[in-house]
Amino acid sequence: MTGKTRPGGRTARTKEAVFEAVAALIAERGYDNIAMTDIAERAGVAATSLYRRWGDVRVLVLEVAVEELMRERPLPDTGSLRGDLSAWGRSVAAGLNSREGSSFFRALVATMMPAGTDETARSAALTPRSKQISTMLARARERGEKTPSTAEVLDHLLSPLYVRALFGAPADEAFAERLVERLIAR
Amino acid sequence: MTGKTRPGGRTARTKEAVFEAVAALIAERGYDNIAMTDIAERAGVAATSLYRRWGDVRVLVLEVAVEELMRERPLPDTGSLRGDLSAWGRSVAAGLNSREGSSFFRALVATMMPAGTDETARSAALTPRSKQISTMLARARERGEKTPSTAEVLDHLLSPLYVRALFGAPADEAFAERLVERLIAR
DNA sequence: CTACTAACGCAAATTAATTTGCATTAAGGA
DNA sequence: TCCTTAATGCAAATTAATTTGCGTTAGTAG
Repeated sequence: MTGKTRPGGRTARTKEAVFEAVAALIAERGYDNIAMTDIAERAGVAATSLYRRWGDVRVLVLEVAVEELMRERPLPDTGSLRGDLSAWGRSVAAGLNSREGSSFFRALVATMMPAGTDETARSAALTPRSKQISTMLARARERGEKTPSTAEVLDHLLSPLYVRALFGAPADEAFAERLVERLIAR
Repeated sequence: MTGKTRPGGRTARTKEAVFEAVAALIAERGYDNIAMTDIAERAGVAATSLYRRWGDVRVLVLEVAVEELMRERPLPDTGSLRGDLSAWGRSVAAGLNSREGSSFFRALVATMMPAGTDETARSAALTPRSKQISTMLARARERGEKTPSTAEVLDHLLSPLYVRALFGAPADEAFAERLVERLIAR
């Protein structure tokens, strides 16, 4: 009755072409001005395949945004918490300030369910960042450094970067540095 | 050639009906699952009128979200900065944690242009909040109190509330209180 | 190498959004 | 009170997205 999936060859190639097409279209025109037919054309696949596999353009766009934003990147390991958080904060700021990164981020934010509905997906969206922070803090404690909590780093380093990036206030790497100084100095 | 607009009677009634319809639909199903035809039906107007007046559902939704979020509300005036910021923070938190407020906020975020494009509209979106904060801080200085800067309140009170509300982390009124304590104590 | 069938493609059909043409209503100035 | 016309409505036409039916390709197990 129930067959096996076939993740080899063509399925993987189709997904790669589709994800590249979505990423390119998001960068060009923002995330909310894209139709399945646009993606199909750019990717060179049949729109039917997209509808059958993802069902809805928002599902597809969200999947691509999550993958782009949460892609594993090597964590900084500079020998001090200040150095680690500074490097990390600068890379987050740089990512958010690109047109593509900004659009992915807003796609993520926009596509999530509103408050009062399923919290699981919404909470999960920050999990990768929380884990990165926890890893850096654990290393610092191993070096004997006094650390803020993961929540404090989320609230007072990541959140200001995110909100400034969303609303157009300057959120450059110097700003990330100042946030780290303020956080470490407590 | 160019006639005058006629903002009286019917035009105003239509706008009110439309805005109520949009607000209700956003609260029910999130902002990105609404069509002009849905709004027209709920408001009891012709879809033609919506297309002629607003052109595009995202323009309309954004206009409603901005009006709802930025509606003038009386600022707290409790006699101390701690009291003012606590009351203000709590009301921001409460607003963001309602299904409607959350959806309006995400409509605002989602509809803005990405980084690298026109910054004016994006920067303007935080202006009302900045003004509220500046007013409270000015009152505090008049009382002889030492105050943080407007930017510090934006970054370390509003931003954590916004990001937690977006991503489903607990951002209740107690959390707002703790942020204020941390801000004031520096 | 063969058989089964998941994944994909094509074309047509269906659904829905959007636009257009023309008519009606009502705001506002003379 | 009358006239002009902005704003709105209705119905049809157009455009575009989405779904359906059926065929083809290719992944995978035996």
